[in-house]
Amino acid sequence: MSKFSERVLSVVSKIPRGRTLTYKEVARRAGSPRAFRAVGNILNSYDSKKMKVPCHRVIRSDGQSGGYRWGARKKLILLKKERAAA
DNA sequence: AATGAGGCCCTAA
DNA sequence: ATTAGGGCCTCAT
Repeated sequence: MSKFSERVLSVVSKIPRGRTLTYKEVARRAGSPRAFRAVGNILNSYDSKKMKVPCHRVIRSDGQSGGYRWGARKKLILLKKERAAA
């Protein structure tokens, strides 16, 4: 658990419902604007294993939902639902 | 505008 | 300690 990972998890946890941030944004807030790659990796491992973080609210800068540990489809559904509920 | 190839940052083995 | 992988991003064609 590096400082960066903590930061990333913290930032992602602070993402309000119905709001989505890009990996780039998260990485930037985490302190490493070029670590967007690591962000995905961290969310993939840590979130699914121990920490409960709305990693599905993190999407690509292209507007695509990107991938998802539990299935990219699920991510899209979650995002749509949250967006509607927001 | 869309597609292809390259590179940086992190974690896990 | 090094190698490989990844939910990516950006530049070039």
